[in-house]
Amino acid sequence: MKRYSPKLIEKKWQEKWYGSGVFKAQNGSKKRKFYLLVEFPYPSGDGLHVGHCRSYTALDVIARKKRMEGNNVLFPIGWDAFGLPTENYAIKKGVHPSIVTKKNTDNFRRQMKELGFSFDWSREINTTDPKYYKWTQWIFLKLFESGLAYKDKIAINWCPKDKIGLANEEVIGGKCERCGTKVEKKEKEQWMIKITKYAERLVKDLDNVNFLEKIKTQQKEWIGESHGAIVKFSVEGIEESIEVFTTRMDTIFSGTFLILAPGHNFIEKYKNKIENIDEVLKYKEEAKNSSDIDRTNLDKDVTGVQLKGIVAKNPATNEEMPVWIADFVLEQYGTGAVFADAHDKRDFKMAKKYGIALRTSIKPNDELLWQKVKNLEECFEGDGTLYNSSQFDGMSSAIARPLIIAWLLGKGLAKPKTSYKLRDWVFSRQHYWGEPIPLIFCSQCGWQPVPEKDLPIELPKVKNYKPTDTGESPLAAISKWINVKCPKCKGFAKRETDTMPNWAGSNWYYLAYAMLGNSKSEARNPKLDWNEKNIKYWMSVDWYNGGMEHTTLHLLYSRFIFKFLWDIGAVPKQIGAEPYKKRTSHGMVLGEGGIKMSKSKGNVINPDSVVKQYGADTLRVYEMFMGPFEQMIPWDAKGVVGCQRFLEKIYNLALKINPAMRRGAKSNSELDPKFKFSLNKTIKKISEDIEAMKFNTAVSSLMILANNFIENKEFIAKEDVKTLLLLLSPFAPHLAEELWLASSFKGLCCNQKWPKYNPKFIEEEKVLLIVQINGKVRDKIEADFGISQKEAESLALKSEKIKVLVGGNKPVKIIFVANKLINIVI
RNA sequence: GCCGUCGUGGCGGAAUGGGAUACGCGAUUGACUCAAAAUCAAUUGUCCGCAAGGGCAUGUGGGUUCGACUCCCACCGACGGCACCA
Repeated sequence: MKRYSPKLIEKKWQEKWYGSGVFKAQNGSKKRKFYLLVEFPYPSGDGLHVGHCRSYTALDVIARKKRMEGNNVLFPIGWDAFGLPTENYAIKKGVHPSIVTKKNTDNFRRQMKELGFSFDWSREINTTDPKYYKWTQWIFLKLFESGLAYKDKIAINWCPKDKIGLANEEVIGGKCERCGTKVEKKEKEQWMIKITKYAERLVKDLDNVNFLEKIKTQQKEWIGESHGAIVKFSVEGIEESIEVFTTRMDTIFSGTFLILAPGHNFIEKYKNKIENIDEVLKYKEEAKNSSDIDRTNLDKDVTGVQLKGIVAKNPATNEEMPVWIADFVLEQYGTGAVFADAHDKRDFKMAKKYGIALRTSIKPNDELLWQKVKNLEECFEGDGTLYNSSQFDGMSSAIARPLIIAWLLGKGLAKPKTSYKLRDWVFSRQHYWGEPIPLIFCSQCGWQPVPEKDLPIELPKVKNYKPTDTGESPLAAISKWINVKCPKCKGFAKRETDTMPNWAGSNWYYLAYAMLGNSKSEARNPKLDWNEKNIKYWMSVDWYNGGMEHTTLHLLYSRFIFKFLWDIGAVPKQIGAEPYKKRTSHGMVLGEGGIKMSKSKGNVINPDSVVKQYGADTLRVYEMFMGPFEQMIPWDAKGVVGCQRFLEKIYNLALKINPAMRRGAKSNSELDPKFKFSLNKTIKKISEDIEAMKFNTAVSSLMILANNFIENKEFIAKEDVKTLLLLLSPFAPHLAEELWLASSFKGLCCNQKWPKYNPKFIEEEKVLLIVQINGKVRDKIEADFGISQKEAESLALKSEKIKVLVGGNKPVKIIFVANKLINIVI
């Protein structure tokens, strides 16, 4: 008797699949298209993580099922290969990043193929390939032409260790996302992308896509839309008024002072009018030097300086208001100025500290609280009832807000306004291993785009690609590459030496997969042309799965860039302005004991060793079985063994079926209604579970089915084995193919039709009726399916147990749930 | 502080108004074996009981319901996101 030996079978089937092109997606096919996308990995030197295996296996299960259901499935993969770790490794070892990348992608590809993922390898992409980044650069040129890319001197988040500027999204708790070093501020000229222009649409269009609710919420919170108004506060002796953004127009009557951000341009502009300008400038300088994290530390005492000699006027009360600056007011948000009152904790704290007058105008519903608020003992920030607010007295906050805006709008002192927390995207990196920004600076003509025909601007091969302490790109040292002619005036000019952030390549990669041609002439050497016909056929992505950590980064950026491409007509209008129809996410795989896997803790599980010991199918089944897909889950080496036992069971069972049954005698599924029921029910359950990403329960029901087969093994016929193998094939495809062949079925298992259940057979003929007394289970009776309430009642009351328990009591009420339960209330 | 997710056996978890603990792991006992591993069989929430049987159990406390792991309210705890955002 042969034993289940993955080593002997897996390689064989991988060669068969990848050699025969069964996983190739057909451009323009008449079949229904289905575009399934997984986030392409960053090919690190560590190889594939078991977390990658989990999410890739999950989507592979879906891809395989969708294919068996007759869809033309596009399930592609590639490499997001620009980035710091590769550059750092290259510097350390003295090997060119492109060589490191090649080595790493080769390793990733080998690992993925060894796991039997059904990727269409003919569409493999690599963001560091000049043929690929030609289009990344082209998109940048379009952004530049549309005025969405601009250069600005800004204080960027600077990581002194990685020597790199970071986007806000890459700073976690004041520290560099990659290395954990405390981020500093550094003023630099940077290319910025106006993602803020798309803020409103990025929020609104979430209504039209099927993303997990938590993903939508996170994106919305990140974009931070809030509706309010701009209010004008006139300043005595100065024509210009100070504009303030507020969402709390209902509190305007309690506004007693104004606070400006230290960097507000009012200070610079009217410094002659400020009597204590030296003190103010000193405060401003201090605020500039402290990092955002220090400035926004909640435990820190509030500080501020009054602008002496400046007096503003409250447009609602016409009362005079002193003007202050304080570092908790941020330059970047709203107008960089607020009106302050007793209904904001920070304002309240500041007024108390510096003895600034306070007034309340919102009454809370709680009387006790109200007393404290009135006496300025406590700060009330919530909505309530207005008072001290002239004609608006007695109104609720929600009703008063729009009315006050309208009232001041009539006087030309306010207008409705929506603000966003989202900031423009810092798009420059001073590093070697990224896409060169395709711009040229000419002292006569300014910034000029590289002509499209000159794309791609290839990264020059250099010896020294170390980042510099000055913060200048290493490319700046390559004079041969830098010095060019101005595309406009042909005079001397210089190339931009900054490169793009590593999000640039992933902004549009889902389009690259779709673009790749695979007609006969292109089959050997697929072209990466901007092929609108193919884009139109494949887009949008039907199902995109990835990590929650990319919700405010890649997912937001790529939605933005897609909208931009749609706006300029680079993608067909018919496909809509959202790239992804559906977005799901997976949970992380943790080390044993529930801690994060890391090299330093030595708890990293290498998929290679799992495959070597147990085989790819076991790893796949275990990853699906370990727990709910969207939840974090710790690795359990013992659990892997259980999955191997399960596959072994199926292996033995399929090869051991009764020879008489093999020849097509009446099978158990025809003879035994219970077996027929369980088989059909399993088909239904697994089909539904895969769609709902409940892979753990899908595997569990496969296990139950296998146990069922074993109990009935003398009566299992070929047809039943066939169904079992088809259901197994998305999860353990190699074993399924092997047993498919061993059972002498024709063709490849992965090419077959997905089994259908017969609804007639999932209705049981006999049901187990639960008999309860006062809601407690007291007996179980077998009854015919479809039994009526009356029949059930008399049946239940005949039961000895029930008779005893009911005794002389008269049932008050009887609840009957068809085919399930009868509850006698006494 | 705000928002979100989640608390079920020794462990991963199943069940989302109707049999709590499916499936798997682990553990115990037995069979096979010179022995071990593997495999197979049985048991496995907890308490009382010789047993039949019964009581108690889904973070805590209330509520709705004939019936609550599931719905509602309050609290406790864990994880994740955001955070002087006006």
